[in-house]
Formats: sequence, C-alpha cells, structure tokens
Amino acid sequence: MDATNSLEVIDALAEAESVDRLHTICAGVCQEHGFERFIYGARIPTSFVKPYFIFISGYPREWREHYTANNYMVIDPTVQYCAQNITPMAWDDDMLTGGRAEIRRFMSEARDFGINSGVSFPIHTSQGDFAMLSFASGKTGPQSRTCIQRVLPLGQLFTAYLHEAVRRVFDADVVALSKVDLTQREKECLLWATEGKTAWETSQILSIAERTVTFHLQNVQGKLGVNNRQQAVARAVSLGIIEPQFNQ
Amino acid sequence: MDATNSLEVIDALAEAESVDRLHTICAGVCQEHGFERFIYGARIPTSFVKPYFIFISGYPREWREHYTANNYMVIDPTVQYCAQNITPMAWDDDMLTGGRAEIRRFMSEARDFGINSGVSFPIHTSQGDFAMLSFASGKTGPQSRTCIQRVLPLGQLFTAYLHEAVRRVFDADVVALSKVDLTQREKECLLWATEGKTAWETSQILSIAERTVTFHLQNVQGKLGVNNRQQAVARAVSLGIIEPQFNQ
DNA sequence: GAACGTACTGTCAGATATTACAGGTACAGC
DNA sequence: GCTGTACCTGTAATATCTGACAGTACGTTC
Repeated sequence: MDATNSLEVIDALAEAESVDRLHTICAGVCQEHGFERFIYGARIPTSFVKPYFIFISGYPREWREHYTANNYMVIDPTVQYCAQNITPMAWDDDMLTGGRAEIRRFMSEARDFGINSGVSFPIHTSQGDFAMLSFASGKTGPQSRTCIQRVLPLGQLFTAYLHEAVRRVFDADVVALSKVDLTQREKECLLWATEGKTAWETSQILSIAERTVTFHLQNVQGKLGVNNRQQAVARAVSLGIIEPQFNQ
Repeated sequence: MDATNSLEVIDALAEAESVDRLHTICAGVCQEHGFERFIYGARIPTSFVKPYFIFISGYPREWREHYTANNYMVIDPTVQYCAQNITPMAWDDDMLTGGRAEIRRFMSEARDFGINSGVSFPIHTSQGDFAMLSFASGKTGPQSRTCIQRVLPLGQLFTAYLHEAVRRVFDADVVALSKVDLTQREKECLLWATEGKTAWETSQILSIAERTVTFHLQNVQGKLGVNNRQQAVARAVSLGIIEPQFNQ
C-alpha cells in the first residue's frame, strides 16, 4: 500500500474484488493516518426485524467477540450516532465521564483492548443501507485529536467508496435483494399505495379498473416476496424502489 | 472567507444560522477550489408524490429558471446519479457525445450558460433526505479534472456538514415533520406491521389483545397525519422512525 | 385531587384487502 | 406461428382494517 495521493486508495477500492483486498486497503489507510485499529460495519435492510450485517474488522478478535456476545451495537454511542447522522463523530476517553452508566462501562471495556479514541464515519444510501467506518487508536488528548482532524476529509470520501466496493463484492450475496425490478404500472400503483390511496382511488387516478390495481399490487407482493400490501410498501420504501418524485 | 484549513469551513457551517450565510460559505469554498458556480439542492420526503425541495443556488438565474420551467431534474444526469449513489460524480462536456438525445440537449444548454464541467456530491440521510452539492466551471479537459480531483476529499465532507446545517436552519420549517415521536408500544406495533404481520399476529407476538394493536396503530395514524396503515408504514419507514433493528 | 399520557380492552357496522377462480389484448423476439 | 411479458378485467368468498361507540388501570405532573 503506497497511497500518498488520496485518489490512489479510491482507485484501489474501485478495483478491489475480494473482502481480503478491502481489508488490506483499509488497514493501509488506517496506519498511514496514525491509527492502529479500524472496523467497518454495514447493515443491509433485507428485513426490519432481522437485517443483514457485514463486517470488515481490524479490531482485536477478543474485543469483537465480547462486543458481539453482549450485543453492544445497541449501546455503542458511535453506532447510535452514525445511525442517525451523516457527519463524522470524533470520540475519546472523555466519554468515560458523564452519560449513562452502561456507556461508561462500554468505553471502559474498550479501553482495556487499547481503544481510547477515534473517529467514525457514517454512510446512508438510497437503498436504505447503513454503514460506518471507524478508525481507532490508543492515543489520548491533543495527539489523538490531531490524527482525527487530519483524516476527516479523506475519511468521509473513503467510507463512501468503501461501501460502494462492499456492495459490489457482495453482489452475488444478499445485496442482490434490492435489485427487484418492477414494471412501470407496478411502481405507479405502489407509489399511490404509499400515499394512502385505496385500490379504488388509485384506479380513478390511473383511469383503470379497481381490479387491475389489485392485480398489479399482487404481482408486486409476489416479486418482493411479502405477505401483504403494508409489507410491500415498507420494503419498497426501505429498498429505495419507491422514491419521492422529482416533479415540481 | 479565509479558510486555508479545511476544518474552518466546517466550523463556519456549524455556526451558520441563516441561508444567506450558508450561501456565502459555499461561494467561498467554490471559488477557492477553482470553480465559478455552485448549487445545493435537497429533497425532504414529506410526501412521496410531492416532496419538499430546498435550493441554495450560485448558478446563473436564467439557467435556474429555464431548468425549473422544463423540469430538468428528471433529465439531469447528475441528479439521477446522485439520487442512486453515495460517491461523487465528475462530469464534463464529454457527456455531449453518447447518451440519450435529451441529455445531450440538456448538457448543451448548460454549456450556453458557462457550465462545462464540474463535480456533484450526493448525500442520503437516515430520515430519507436526499441532497447534493455541485461545483461547476467553464473549464474543460485536464484543467477541469485537476480542480475536481483536488476538491474531492473536502467536498464530500463539506456536503455532509452543509446538509446538516440546512436542516438546522430550516428547523422551524417543514423539516420538523420528521420529529414525530411515537411511544414504545406504537413503535413495536408499527415495526411488526412493516414485517407484514396482521393485528392479530402482532397481538400474539406482544401478548396483548388484537384490539389493542389496532388501537396503537390508529394512534400512529393520527400522529403521522395519514389515512391508513400502509401510508403510516410508508411514512414511518421513509422518515427513519422505524429502522432495521440492531439485535443479532 | 384533577388532569394528562400511556397502555390496555370490548363491540359492531361498513370499507377495503386478500385470494381463489376465470378471462382478454398488444407487442417483441425466436 | 409460438412464447413470453406487460397490461388489462371480471366475480365471489373470506380476512382484515377502519372508525365510532364505550370503558379500566396506572403513573406523573400540576
């Protein structure tokens, strides 16, 4: 990994064809910017109750296992922040003071694995993916803040390209679920369904029979593999199949 | 505007309290990186059929008016790309060759207003917002490519902070719609509704009466101001009120 | 103590969705 | 000419949702 120029790492991501390769590239960027650890995680909304997770971990194995076993994702303040925001979050051991007890305990345990400070970059996609990349180090105080500030501009860009690469590499896998293609009429009927229109109302809007609207929505349910209209609507919206219009 | 350091512009965005101020900051960054024009646009999904749009324009007024009058958003290749992707898009007059006729005409008309090349940064949020920032110039060839490459890292970060600032500045306005808060039970019932469960099925899962599930979902409909369950589901998902879980 | 929010439950009529059956036209590619 | 796809329509039984009626219980705030 020799990437003095920012764009070389970006190109490397664009060409990567395996998870191992992505891991190597991340490790390189991590090290070059003065961090010791990195971790990338993505949540793909195949289902709301049980989404699909992808991780590329440069964290200590023991910490990862402990983290998973305790379901720390629901506590981890960086995950909570990144799930809601689009700008990076810098964090350090100041978070040991203040905040809820479980968060203090979490941060304290991370510290035992040499993770004192870092920065996390969130990514959200129109397909409903949520991903984040964290760089971490054992540094504290001004020393850590300097590293964080330096990595900010590249980090945000890098995370976007990284997630794009992950989706490409995992193409054959679960990610393909969001590639259902609906016909024009199916999309139209679904769009009006998301607007709360009944089949009859939609039939008036599209000037077709109520039965035809039902027919199209049935086909949508089949294609999306769902049980009823509300689930079809939920999945279509979360997968970005139905987007807000650009008209007016 | 004196922002040799990247982070100064970021801080400036974080403190900005008016659209005019945001306009000034954008214009500064634009100029410093060798571009002549910029435009920021955001789509807030208040409704799927008629979402809310926000623009901060540093484009020629005549071009903007022409663009709006012809509803060019549905043609503009940068908008189409950014709506689907998370990485920046560089564009230049090469797009005059190839592609659909209406796109060639569009690019050709933009050229008449001194817009030959540029770069567009997309942003998607967990609340379903879609925003993009474009920097444009009259330059062509290698000269334009150099400017674009230089602005890439900061641009992605800047766009994220810009959109965050826009949401803050517009807080009192339409943006506040996504701040409906539902009770725990309401969220639970809604979550299972997005999974295609009927009221009876949800009642079995939560160990309550079917009638109670209906009751909660009715309250959700009231709070979200919608007519039926599928619209409630669509809005809750698109506003990020119901997110995929982190369990397991 | 009253007012309020949250959670919970019941009945019942009418509207809407789901699922089964059945059938049709138009167009593109082989 | 055959095959496949998109698009369209109808009837009918059953399941589910919607909306309006009417309540109880518990905890917090004023």
